[in-house]
Amino acid sequence: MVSDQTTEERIFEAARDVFYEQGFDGARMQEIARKAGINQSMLHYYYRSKDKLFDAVFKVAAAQALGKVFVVLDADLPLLEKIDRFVHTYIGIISANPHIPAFVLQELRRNPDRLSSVVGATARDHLAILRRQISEAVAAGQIRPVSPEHLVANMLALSVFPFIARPILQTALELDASGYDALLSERGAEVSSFIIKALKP
Amino acid sequence: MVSDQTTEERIFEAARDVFYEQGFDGARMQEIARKAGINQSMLHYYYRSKDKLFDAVFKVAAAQALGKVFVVLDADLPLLEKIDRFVHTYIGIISANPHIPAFVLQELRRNPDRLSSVVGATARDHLAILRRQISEAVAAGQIRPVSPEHLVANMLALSVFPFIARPILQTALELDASGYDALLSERGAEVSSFIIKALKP
DNA sequence: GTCTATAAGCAGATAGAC
DNA sequence: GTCTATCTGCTTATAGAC
Repeated sequence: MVSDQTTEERIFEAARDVFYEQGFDGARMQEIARKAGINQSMLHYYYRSKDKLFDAVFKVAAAQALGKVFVVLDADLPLLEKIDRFVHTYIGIISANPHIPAFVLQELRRNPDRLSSVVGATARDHLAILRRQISEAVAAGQIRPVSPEHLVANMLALSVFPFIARPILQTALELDASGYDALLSERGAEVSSFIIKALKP
Repeated sequence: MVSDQTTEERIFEAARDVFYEQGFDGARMQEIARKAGINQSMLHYYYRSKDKLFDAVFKVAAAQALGKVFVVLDADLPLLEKIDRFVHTYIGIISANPHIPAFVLQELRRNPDRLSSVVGATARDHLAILRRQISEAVAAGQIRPVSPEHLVANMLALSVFPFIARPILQTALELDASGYDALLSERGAEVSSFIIKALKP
């Protein structure tokens, strides 16, 4: 039941919606209060300031955007299966929260200091694992030699970009909303096979 | 000589810098005036309002982001050469103006109505040409069958994303600024060969 | 915990002298 | 064309009653 939510939860969800859509600078506390069905002073009662309310929203968004990524990257799987799994998992997460990537990237551009709260200190390990797996797969004749940095960039680009650039891509491709949704639903299979073909020896 | 610029030009360039970095909502007229070395009332003398000043900046940015794209797409070239040319041209344009993609996408998200001033009514023709070229290349055994929509999405994603996601990618890949610049300079060759390999029959 | 009323500060825009 | 001074409205945040 909807009204089982606490006031604090309703505020958080209203804030999330507004911040996702408008960004920090464009968001108005008044609109958040209206969407939560309360008045503005309640926002300050539960969260002390606009900044603190935003921090709460951003923290969750960043965790969703990046949390499960590393689990897949560290899984004990052959390289090509790992790529397939990664792409499908990541696109699945974004599909459930399509506004997150643009939101996180926009706010990181505004304040790059937030990166520390986003990227853990574990990047080095993940990259090292990937590098080793690439070497092994090359030695086994499964793939051609490839730069791990470019491979990571390519995987993320192909997975994330269609969500970030939806307005312009949907128009350029002359699709309506349902047509673009259909394209997005094909994206996991498309990206996975595209990458794996490009990696053939 | 720098001081040969007219006041209007200096205002425009200061506004461009601030809007690129802060977006419309985050930009402050005061900061634009300060960067232009004048006071705030001059902004209103030359451009009537913040909105109109922003429009001038956005218009130029959108033209740079999308203007030369279609020229390449319409060139009379075989498909694979066209893809190679497109990728190199587009990455070259963005490299010269690396803030444009994030800026344009952010502002389009804020106000999708601006799309009309960005995407001409010519998208249909470009897509039709691409579709025909794909059919021919498939028939000639040069490439495997591929969706033109996904191909366009893939080309743009691989070209643009590393510029948009620079803060997070640079950190995740553990590169410093010059290391990331080096990666970006390799991007044209990397993306072109990646796509062409993925399209092999 | 929730409300109304209001304070305090800032941003965009204008008036008017020079 | 360029400046200083100022207005007006909006936005965040707080005070204080209930």
